[in-house]
Amino acid sequence: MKTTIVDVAKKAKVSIATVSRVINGNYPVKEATREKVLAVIRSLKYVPNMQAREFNRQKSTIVGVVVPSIYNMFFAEVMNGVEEHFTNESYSLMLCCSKNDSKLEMRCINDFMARNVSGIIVVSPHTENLQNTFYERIARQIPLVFINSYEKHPNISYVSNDQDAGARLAINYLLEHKHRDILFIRGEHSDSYDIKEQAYVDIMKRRHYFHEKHMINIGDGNSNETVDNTMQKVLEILPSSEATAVFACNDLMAAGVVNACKKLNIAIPEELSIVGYDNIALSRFIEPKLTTVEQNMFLLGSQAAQLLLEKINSDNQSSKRIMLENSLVERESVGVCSR
Amino acid sequence: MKTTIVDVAKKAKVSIATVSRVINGNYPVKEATREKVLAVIRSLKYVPNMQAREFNRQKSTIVGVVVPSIYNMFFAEVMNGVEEHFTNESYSLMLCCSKNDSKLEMRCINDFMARNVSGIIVVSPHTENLQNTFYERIARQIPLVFINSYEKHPNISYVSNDQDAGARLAINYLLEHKHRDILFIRGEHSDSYDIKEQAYVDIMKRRHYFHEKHMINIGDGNSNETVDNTMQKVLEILPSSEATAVFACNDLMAAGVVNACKKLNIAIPEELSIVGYDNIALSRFIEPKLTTVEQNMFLLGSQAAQLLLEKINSDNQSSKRIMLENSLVERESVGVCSR
DNA sequence: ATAAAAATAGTAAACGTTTACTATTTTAAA
DNA sequence: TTTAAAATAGTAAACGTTTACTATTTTTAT
Repeated sequence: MKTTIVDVAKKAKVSIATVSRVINGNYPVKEATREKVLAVIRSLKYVPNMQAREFNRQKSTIVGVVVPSIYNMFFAEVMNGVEEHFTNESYSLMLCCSKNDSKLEMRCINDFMARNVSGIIVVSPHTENLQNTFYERIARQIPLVFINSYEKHPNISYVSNDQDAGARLAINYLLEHKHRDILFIRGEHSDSYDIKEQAYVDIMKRRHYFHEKHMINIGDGNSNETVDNTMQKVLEILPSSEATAVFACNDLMAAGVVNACKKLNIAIPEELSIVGYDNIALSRFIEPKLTTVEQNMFLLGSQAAQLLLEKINSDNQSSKRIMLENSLVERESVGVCSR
Repeated sequence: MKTTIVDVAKKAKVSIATVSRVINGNYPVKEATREKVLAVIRSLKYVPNMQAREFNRQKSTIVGVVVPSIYNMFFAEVMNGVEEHFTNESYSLMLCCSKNDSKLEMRCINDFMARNVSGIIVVSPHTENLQNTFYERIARQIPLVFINSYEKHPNISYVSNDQDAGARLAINYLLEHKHRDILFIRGEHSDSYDIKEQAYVDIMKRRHYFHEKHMINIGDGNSNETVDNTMQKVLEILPSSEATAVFACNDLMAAGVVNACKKLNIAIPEELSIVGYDNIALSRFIEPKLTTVEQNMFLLGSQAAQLLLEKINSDNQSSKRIMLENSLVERESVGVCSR
């Protein structure tokens, strides 16, 4: 059997309380005793049982993170930011992938709750779970912060990039390049898509450039198929479309559009301009290099981690919001409209 | 306070043992009682406390996964495979990123141990930790499986792609294209690099093509800098090198070489041929499209998960090895040597 | 109707810690 | 010295489950 605190206490001829105090250092112990205990701990290679410890303390040093997909590099970069912070603070990360499925997302969260995690970060929560009080109930019980979802629930903290501004940046850029017929490509079940769509519709309607048929939804599905799904969809639509530009809600979709163009022998940007969103590493490798809206993914993650940490360490559970600026990175996929 | 099994027992006027039995269904309970208890559970919104439960059972339904980096899509794809399996089996995944740091890797593992995880998967374990008995000690205590590390410890299970064969595939392919001066590019602290290097050295020496100066090590460092680090290094070396081809140990490094070539105005594959390793999604987007050794990353992950699951569910702790075949995917980055 | 067997339910210990409370030892003050 | 105060150590309860063991009830066989 594994050595426990009892074994240590016995061998050191002290009470288990004393051993516990030596380990935790939260109560004075005479130096001589301390050293004796420490020696026994070393000799027995004793390691405190985290499970027992956290069970007793009625909390855990685990932080739960839910992402819709592990496949889109966007989430990896965000995780990178989250990770850094918590490893330093000696929390462990529990990662759960919702695959864009609201039920699975709830399951993850409930699982985290049952485990008494100290806090939860949800990246791009599923719209269905945002529409009811599910997350409000969670937020009342435990520190919770959203990444890239905002305004749905006033009392839930978030850090988000300003997706409305970002979308406008992209669309206006296309407009400045004289494009009028701009395809809008989105997926399912994410706030991010809704916000961008709203911005798109708003701008286009205001200028009377809006056409229902320009709105393309590639549906959901595992995001490791995003590129191909988008390509398929675009392959159907593009030949009969008078669009001269595309705004894709993320770079993976933009990549799909690029691939479709290559199949159809459509020149980018001469015949079709494309702007993406996220600026994942991939976008620099796409040929032509993708013009895209950059969001600082690492910062998104690390700010969220910091926010959560603050919440965990204080009892003031008022909600905080952090909105990150984003910028357009101009590369090669946009040209002036030739029509 | 949260409702506990005691609250349920009280309200249902039964003992906590009965409630426990209803929850676990591992002992007969009269239907009427069962329903009464279930009703109370629902009315109280009782959720069993996982911490208490797993603490009592002296195990957890957590599986720990260590990866060197979350940034290289290779690991994301592997995780995808791992993930699928465990979510179905209702295990939770604890993810830890070692950043190629042996100390950090040990810390992760020890943390997992203290948490009584049911098993551990280590993707590309750090060579330093492989050189001593650290992992053997772990494997004796808990189900452990390596991904992409093999032969170091005969009694540790692994699933790996055949990196020796893979490397030979790549190098021989280059040789068939008449290349003699082949740069070998690797990073630090991974078995995978060592194995590939060995294959490279073996083949090249046998043919008397071997030159020490063709061996390039880009050092370690966070792998989100792999591309740029490689580019820097290659930028220094390439101008004064007579190499006509490059074998890079992974696609990220290959991407770095491609970027360097673009800066130096070296045509691929006319002036320099490149073959990578992994076949991550990125490699299809690199221009020219990268010729690379494909390993089935998803399978790597899911097989490892399956192996671990078997180990967890049986007491036979004998080690199993699974070696996955890989193949060369020919794209556009290799041409016949013109010199 | 009774005894034995089977089915169901309850009691209490155990899992490995932390910590409030109490007891003892040491130090300081008188 | 003696006594009070401070420092240190010990005792035992608590955290929320599971489960071996025991007790009770129900069923079956006679």
